[in-house]
Amino acid sequence: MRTATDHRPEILKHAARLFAKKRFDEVLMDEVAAKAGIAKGTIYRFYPTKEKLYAAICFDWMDHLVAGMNRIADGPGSVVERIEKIIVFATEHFRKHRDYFDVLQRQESQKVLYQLPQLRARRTAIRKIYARMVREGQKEGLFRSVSADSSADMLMGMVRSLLLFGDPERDSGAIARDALNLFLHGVSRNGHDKGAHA
Amino acid sequence: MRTATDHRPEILKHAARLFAKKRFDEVLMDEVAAKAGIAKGTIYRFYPTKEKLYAAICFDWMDHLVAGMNRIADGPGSVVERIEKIIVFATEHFRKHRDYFDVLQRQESQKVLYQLPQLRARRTAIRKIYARMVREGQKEGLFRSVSADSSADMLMGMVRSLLLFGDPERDSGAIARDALNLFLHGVSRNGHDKGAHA
Amino acid sequence: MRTATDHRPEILKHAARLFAKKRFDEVLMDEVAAKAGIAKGTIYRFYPTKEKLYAAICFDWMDHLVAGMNRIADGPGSVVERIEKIIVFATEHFRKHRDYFDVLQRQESQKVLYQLPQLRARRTAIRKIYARMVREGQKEGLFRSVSADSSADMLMGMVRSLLLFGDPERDSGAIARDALNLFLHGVSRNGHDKGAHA
Amino acid sequence: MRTATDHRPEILKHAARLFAKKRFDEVLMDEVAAKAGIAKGTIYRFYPTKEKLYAAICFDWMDHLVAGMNRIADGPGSVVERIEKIIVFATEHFRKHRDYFDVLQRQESQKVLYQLPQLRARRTAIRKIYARMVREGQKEGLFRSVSADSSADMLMGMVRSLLLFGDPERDSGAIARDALNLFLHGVSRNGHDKGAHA
DNA sequence: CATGAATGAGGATTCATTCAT
DNA sequence: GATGAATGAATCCTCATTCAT
Repeated sequence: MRTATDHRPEILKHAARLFAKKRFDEVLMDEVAAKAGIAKGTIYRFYPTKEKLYAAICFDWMDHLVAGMNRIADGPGSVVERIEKIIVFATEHFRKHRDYFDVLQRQESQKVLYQLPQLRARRTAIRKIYARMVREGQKEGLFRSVSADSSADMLMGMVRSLLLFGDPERDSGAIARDALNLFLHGVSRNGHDKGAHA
Repeated sequence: MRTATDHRPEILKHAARLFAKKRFDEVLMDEVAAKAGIAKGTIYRFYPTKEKLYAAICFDWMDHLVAGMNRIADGPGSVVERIEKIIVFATEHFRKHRDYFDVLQRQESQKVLYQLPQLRARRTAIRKIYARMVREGQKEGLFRSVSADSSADMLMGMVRSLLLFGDPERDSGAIARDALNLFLHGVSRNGHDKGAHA
Repeated sequence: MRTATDHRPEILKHAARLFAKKRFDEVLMDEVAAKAGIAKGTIYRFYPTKEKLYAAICFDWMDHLVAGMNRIADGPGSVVERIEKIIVFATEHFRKHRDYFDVLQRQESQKVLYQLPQLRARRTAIRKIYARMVREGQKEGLFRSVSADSSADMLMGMVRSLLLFGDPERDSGAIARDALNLFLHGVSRNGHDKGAHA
Repeated sequence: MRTATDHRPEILKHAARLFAKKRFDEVLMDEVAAKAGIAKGTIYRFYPTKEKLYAAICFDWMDHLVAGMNRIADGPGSVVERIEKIIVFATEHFRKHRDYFDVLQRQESQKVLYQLPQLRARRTAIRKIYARMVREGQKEGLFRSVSADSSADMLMGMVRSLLLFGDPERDSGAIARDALNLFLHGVSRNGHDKGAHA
């Protein structure tokens, strides 16, 4: 008997690459198999349907991201330092597995996706990490008393934009600094005495 | 002879609603026709392929958004006021045509979409408007000298996050104020003397 | 719009011909379509699955048979005459739609066929007709008091054998006479005084 | 080296059970292997294809049946007694290996089965035995001069019906008596003076 | 010999698109 | 112009068969 190999990593990697470039229906299982260098049937040993394979791509990536972010959040360093590290980590994770990210993007606004709950759970986990950082900062008196959740969302949005639309060659440290700079201080030249509508 | 009715609006509306909820391949032309209350063949009079129909949904919405934003950017009011108005407008546009937005989302990370250039052009147009506002603010000495493009991207990302993940019942004015507040002043309690890595 | 044609007859006819010759899995929907002179998709307008198409073949034939037999059973003539007419009818029906019969045969011993109840119902209907004839004959004092159901089954079995294994060129009247002759009088030269175990 | 076990009996038994319940294409070699408690590959050592396995099921059973019937036909006892014994034997054989019978049934009306000749040969052998009994009876002056082949066919058909549709709990002796009773004397109350159409 | 992982040909079904009415 | 019946290319998935261990 041939010894059982876990083909999941190859499958996932190549499938992600394909799903990142094309629509779900444009990606053929034949293609995935060919790219992964295995027979079509073998894919089905690990992912019983194309949909399940697609979902696996989404979740794997987020699980890694969440795990890495949590590790940093729980680690040493000041709040600001940890936020920065998290952004650096997210940037590198994003760049290393850009394909997975792209696949995910498409899912985010799918309203009736069956896996929506799982997806949402992971997104919420990410938000929680950011929000927790904000609350720590507030407790330490470093941050203003703004909504932690909203700020967390906005920080995520900022980082996302930089990653998606910013210079792809830019160093992850620089990206983190930019995001952090805006997140901490805003663009306004003067202090907080002047609110948006003051 | 029957009058040649322009069925595009109905088609677009119902197609958007469907494409917002489901994957491209899950949306059937039969369905679109049924929802729009016309025969399948009629859709093909206006949109020669499913892909073209899909593209039309994407572009229509962005064209409106860009036009509206430009109108405000060129209009009266201080820089900050105009930024705020733009966010309010984007929020309302987003909410009024949420379906279109959702359809677009999925496109954003599609690498080999045929319409990618057109899409990118529109995205760039939006960024330009935000970036122009930042530059005006800098010229007026209100904003710090940060990268206008990056800031623009980040502002867009912030707003996007609030819209997607924030309270959907929240007033558009409040949303704009939140975004603007963070964008202008950041979360840091103290001034700019303490940069991320200062 | 093309006017809707009921393609069922052609489909059924050609499908029966194919299913009669080959195993279920050997018959291709492509083939059925080709033989019926229509596109594959058109078959699916009328029969949503291959299984349903197969089932339709089975039922149609039996329904006709049962209806015809019932008509004769309810018609004029002596019991014996009506039994004979029924056999003639069955013979002719069998020969005219031999393909359908062959398809059915294969079903009869399928234990977990989903349509088993429907099939059984039809078989029971046929048995009932024969059994009713036997009972009429008994009431008239023509037949011995044997089990009507068993006799009915046996008569059916006799006819089936003649049709399947007898001379296919033989006149239906002759076949009916043969069956009837054995059914009525048996092969024994002497009377009933000598039972199997007397 | 492992001893070369002859796995044929288990394979055949379990395959028959499965083929009796389901269509050829519904029975999976995986299933057969699982039920037989061996690896899939092992089946292929004994039956090079699924079709061959299927054919083996058919033939084995018939060979046994024919052998048993022949033994009885050549044995002691009066013609009628031997016919009765044959029916008893067939009944018991049928009941003991019902699965094999069911598999066969489906084959009988398959027109282009590759193994058709072998199948037909076995069927013919059975008919010959019955026909020989009839001829013996005629020679002894016990039976009327009816067609031996037809009568044989009809007797087979009668028995088949009783087995398939009669009470499955019924004693094989009782079944044989019923069949024989009808076969010998028919259902008619009076003698042979009154033909079907006399 | 036995195993069961891997293979990949094969086919049912779907659905965008066409076009007769 | 509008319709929806008909088309048939396209693709997911299955499962008999092979063969490395």
